[in-house]
Amino acid sequence: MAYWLFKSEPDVWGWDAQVAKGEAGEEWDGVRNYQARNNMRAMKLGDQGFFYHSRTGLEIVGIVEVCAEAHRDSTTDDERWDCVDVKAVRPVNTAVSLEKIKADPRLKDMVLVNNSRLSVQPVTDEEWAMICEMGNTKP
DNA sequence: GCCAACGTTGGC
DNA sequence: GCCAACGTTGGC
Repeated sequence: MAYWLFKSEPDVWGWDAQVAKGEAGEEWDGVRNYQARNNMRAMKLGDQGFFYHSRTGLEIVGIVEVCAEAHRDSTTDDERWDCVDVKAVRPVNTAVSLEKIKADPRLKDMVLVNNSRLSVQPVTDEEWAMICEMGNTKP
Protein backbone atom coordinates (compact mmCIF):
# COMPACT_ATOMS: atom_id res chain seq x y z
CA MET A 1 0.00 0.00 0.00
CA ALA A 2 1.19 3.47 -0.86
CA TYR A 3 0.80 6.71 1.06
CA TRP A 4 -0.01 10.18 -0.24
CA LEU A 5 -0.74 13.71 0.80
CA PHE A 6 -3.67 15.77 -0.48
CA LYS A 7 -3.70 19.54 -0.13
CA SER A 8 -6.73 21.75 -0.11
CA GLU A 9 -7.60 25.22 1.00
CA PRO A 10 -10.08 24.71 3.84
CA ASP A 11 -12.21 27.60 2.56
CA VAL A 12 -12.75 25.70 -0.68
CA TRP A 13 -12.76 22.06 0.45
CA GLY A 14 -11.83 21.38 4.05
CA TRP A 15 -11.68 18.38 6.35
CA ASP A 16 -15.21 19.05 7.67
CA ALA A 17 -16.60 18.94 4.13
CA GLN A 18 -14.75 15.69 3.50
CA VAL A 19 -16.10 14.13 6.71
CA ALA A 20 -19.62 15.23 5.78
CA LYS A 21 -19.39 13.07 2.65
CA GLY A 22 -18.92 10.01 4.84
CA GLU A 23 -18.39 6.57 3.34
CA ALA A 24 -19.44 7.70 -0.11
CA GLY A 25 -16.38 9.89 -0.40
CA GLU A 26 -15.90 12.55 -3.02
CA GLU A 27 -13.90 13.23 -6.17
CA TRP A 28 -10.61 14.97 -5.63
CA ASP A 29 -11.39 17.16 -8.61
CA GLY A 30 -9.97 20.38 -9.94
CA VAL A 31 -6.37 19.22 -10.25
CA ARG A 32 -4.83 20.69 -13.40
CA ASN A 33 -1.23 19.74 -12.90
CA TYR A 34 0.39 16.78 -14.61
CA GLN A 35 2.56 15.69 -11.72
CA ALA A 36 -0.38 15.70 -9.32
CA ARG A 37 -2.53 13.88 -11.87
CA ASN A 38 0.13 11.24 -12.42
CA ASN A 39 0.26 10.66 -8.68
CA MET A 40 -3.49 10.10 -8.65
CA ARG A 41 -3.27 7.71 -11.59
CA ALA A 42 -0.77 5.67 -9.59
CA MET A 43 -3.12 5.29 -6.64
CA LYS A 44 -4.77 2.00 -5.77
CA LEU A 45 -7.96 1.27 -3.87
CA GLY A 46 -7.22 1.35 -0.17
CA ASP A 47 -4.18 3.64 -0.41
CA GLN A 48 -4.20 6.20 2.37
CA GLY A 49 -3.30 9.85 2.42
CA PHE A 50 -2.94 12.80 4.74
CA PHE A 51 -5.41 15.65 4.37
CA TYR A 52 -3.56 18.94 4.57
CA HIS A 53 -4.99 22.44 4.91
CA SER A 54 -3.04 24.89 2.76
CA ARG A 55 -2.91 28.68 2.90
CA THR A 56 -5.00 28.89 6.05
CA GLY A 57 -4.20 26.27 8.64
CA LEU A 58 -0.97 24.85 7.24
CA GLU A 59 -1.42 21.55 9.02
CA ILE A 60 -2.30 17.92 8.52
CA VAL A 61 -5.73 17.40 9.98
CA GLY A 62 -6.85 13.93 8.97
CA ILE A 63 -6.43 10.70 7.07
CA VAL A 64 -8.32 9.75 3.93
CA GLU A 65 -8.51 6.59 1.87
CA VAL A 66 -8.77 6.11 -1.89
CA CYS A 67 -12.25 4.68 -2.55
CA ALA A 68 -12.23 4.92 -6.37
CA GLU A 69 -9.22 4.71 -8.65
CA ALA A 70 -8.46 7.35 -11.28
CA HIS A 71 -11.27 8.33 -13.63
CA ARG A 72 -12.20 11.42 -15.61
CA ASP A 73 -12.55 14.54 -13.51
CA SER A 74 -16.26 15.28 -13.79
CA THR A 75 -15.66 19.04 -13.68
CA THR A 76 -14.06 19.03 -17.14
CA ASP A 77 -14.48 17.52 -20.60
CA ASP A 78 -10.74 17.63 -21.11
CA GLU A 79 -9.60 14.02 -21.23
CA ARG A 80 -6.20 14.93 -19.80
CA TRP A 81 -7.56 15.36 -16.30
CA ASP A 82 -8.29 12.35 -14.16
CA CYS A 83 -8.90 12.15 -10.44
CA VAL A 84 -9.56 9.63 -7.68
CA ASP A 85 -12.30 9.58 -5.04
CA VAL A 86 -11.33 9.76 -1.38
CA LYS A 87 -13.23 9.25 1.85
CA ALA A 88 -12.40 10.42 5.36
CA VAL A 89 -11.00 7.68 7.61
CA ARG A 90 -10.32 9.54 10.84
CA PRO A 91 -8.98 12.87 12.05
CA VAL A 92 -5.54 13.00 13.58
CA ASN A 93 -5.72 13.55 17.34
CA THR A 94 -3.18 16.34 17.18
CA ALA A 95 -2.93 18.42 14.01
CA VAL A 96 0.60 18.28 12.61
CA SER A 97 1.69 21.73 11.50
CA LEU A 98 4.02 22.53 8.62
CA GLU A 99 6.14 24.29 11.23
CA LYS A 100 6.62 21.06 13.18
CA ILE A 101 7.36 19.11 10.03
CA LYS A 102 9.97 21.64 8.94
CA ALA A 103 11.51 21.58 12.40
CA ASP A 104 12.24 17.85 12.20
CA PRO A 105 15.41 17.13 10.22
CA ARG A 106 14.17 13.61 9.48
CA LEU A 107 11.35 15.11 7.42
CA LYS A 108 13.48 17.51 5.42
CA ASP A 109 13.08 15.45 2.24
CA MET A 110 9.29 15.55 2.30
CA VAL A 111 7.76 16.89 -0.89
CA LEU A 112 5.66 19.16 1.29
CA VAL A 113 8.85 20.89 2.40
CA ASN A 114 10.69 20.89 -0.93
CA ASN A 115 7.95 21.37 -3.49
CA SER A 116 5.21 23.23 -1.73
CA ARG A 117 3.36 23.88 -4.99
CA LEU A 118 2.51 20.24 -5.68
CA SER A 119 -1.03 19.58 -4.47
CA VAL A 120 -1.02 15.77 -4.56
CA GLN A 121 2.20 14.21 -3.34
CA PRO A 122 3.70 10.84 -2.46
CA VAL A 123 4.64 10.16 1.17
CA THR A 124 7.17 7.50 2.15
CA ASP A 125 6.44 4.75 4.70
CA GLU A 126 8.89 6.37 7.10
CA GLU A 127 7.31 9.79 6.75
CA TRP A 128 3.87 8.26 7.22
CA ALA A 129 4.86 6.53 10.44
CA MET A 130 6.59 9.59 11.79
CA ILE A 131 3.73 11.96 11.15
CA CYS A 132 1.17 9.53 12.55
CA GLU A 133 3.23 9.50 15.72
CA MET A 134 3.39 13.30 15.78
CA GLY A 135 -0.36 13.39 15.20
CA ASN A 136 -0.92 10.94 18.03
CA THR A 137 -2.82 8.56 15.79
CA LYS A 138 -2.25 4.97 14.73
CA PRO A 139 -0.45 4.47 11.40
C1' DG B 1 -2.36 41.04 0.56
C1' DC B 2 2.19 40.27 -1.22
C1' DC B 3 5.29 38.02 -3.94
C1' DA B 4 8.58 34.07 -4.97
C1' DA B 5 8.51 29.85 -7.16
C1' DC B 6 6.80 27.14 -10.40
C1' DG B 7 4.16 25.46 -14.51
C1' DT B 8 2.07 26.44 -18.88
C1' DT B 9 1.39 28.86 -23.15
C1' DG B 10 2.42 30.65 -27.49
C1' DG B 11 5.19 33.51 -30.77
C1' DC B 12 9.21 33.12 -33.19
C1' DG C 1 12.70 23.89 -29.53
C1' DC C 2 13.59 28.12 -27.03
C1' DC C 3 12.18 31.38 -23.87
C1' DA C 4 9.46 35.55 -22.50
C1' DA C 5 5.08 36.40 -20.77
C1' DC C 6 1.55 35.09 -18.11
C1' DG C 7 -1.28 32.68 -14.51
C1' DT C 8 -1.57 30.11 -10.27
C1' DT C 9 -0.23 28.38 -5.88
C1' DG C 10 0.73 28.75 -1.21
C1' DG C 11 3.86 30.34 2.63
C1' DC C 12 4.58 34.37 4.91
